[in-house]
Amino acid sequence: MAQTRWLDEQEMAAWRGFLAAGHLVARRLEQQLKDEAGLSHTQYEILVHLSAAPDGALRMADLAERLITSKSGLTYQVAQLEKAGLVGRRSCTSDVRGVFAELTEQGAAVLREAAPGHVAAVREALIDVLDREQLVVLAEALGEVSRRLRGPDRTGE
Amino acid sequence: MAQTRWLDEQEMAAWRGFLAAGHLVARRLEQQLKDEAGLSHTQYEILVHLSAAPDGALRMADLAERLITSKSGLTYQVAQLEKAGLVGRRSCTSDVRGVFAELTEQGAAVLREAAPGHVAAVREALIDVLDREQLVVLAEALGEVSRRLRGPDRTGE
DNA sequence: ACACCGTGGTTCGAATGTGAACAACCCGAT
DNA sequence: ATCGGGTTGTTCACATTCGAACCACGGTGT
Repeated sequence: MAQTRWLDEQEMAAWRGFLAAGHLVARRLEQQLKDEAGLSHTQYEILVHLSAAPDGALRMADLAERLITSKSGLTYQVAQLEKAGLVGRRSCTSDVRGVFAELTEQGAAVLREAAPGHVAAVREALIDVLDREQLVVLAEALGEVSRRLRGPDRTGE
Repeated sequence: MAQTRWLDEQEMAAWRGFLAAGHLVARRLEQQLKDEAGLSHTQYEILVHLSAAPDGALRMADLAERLITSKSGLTYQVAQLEKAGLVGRRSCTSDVRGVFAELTEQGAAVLREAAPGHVAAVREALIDVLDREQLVVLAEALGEVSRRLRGPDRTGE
């Protein structure tokens, strides 16, 4: 085992900033959505992804991957949204096991209602704080980070 | 209410990257720490902050703010760490209400043990994925984001 | 047709995180 | 001295999250 390469000052600043910003932004948005739309951020994200899907429906597994959450976690949240009437379940015709979650009329309406306030909060907390160059670098950098962490671990290949 | 300014493509990429990277990195580190050190990331962070404090001790409220967590959440985690013998509680002499959490010998040892693996994971997941320029921009950008979100809400003033 | 392995979802138990309500306490103004 | 406001930690009830166990099914090879 090689000697540990500790983080230098800039690296530490980046790491601390990443952690802090993550928590703070998450907290702010959670609060904003709960207050203004009665949704958790996770629930809002589910509605967004369904809304963006071709026919407003996605397979559970597919949706779970996009949300970056566990299957069981998704089952729970979809159940909540179903109780609230914002999402429906439809079984898949080609695969009996498969389940589609689909946006209901009401779900779409709630999303339309909630979106402006959410976008405004995202701008205020993150986007509008950055200038264009920072924005682009951030997108590129974190995009690459995500890409590497997604899917199977190709760490050592 | 002005018309909603939706996110353009770059802004959306930055936002999505931020969200995805946040989840993915958090998940990876959580797993790495649990596997190699038997600690949650929160617990690890508590040890780190205590270790960094002048005398290895911090007031609960102070610690909670640094961790960006709720007071109640901290009470819980410190209790867990106390059960494990990694942290001790000491009441404050100047303020009866005050409680200091302090790193124990064992806590310091566990931290020393866990740190190298954790730093390596942080490098692999985030730091070493970025080049120096990205790193610096990220640190600056997210530092500013954090700074604005910390402290009191001056949203409407 | 049948045995097998991988996949898709759900269920279950355990661990956390949060805000509200509390009780005790510090401090400054009256 | 004491009254009111803000602090400090904790307790509590509740909402989530996650991984492991599980069940049912799809596809493939024989």
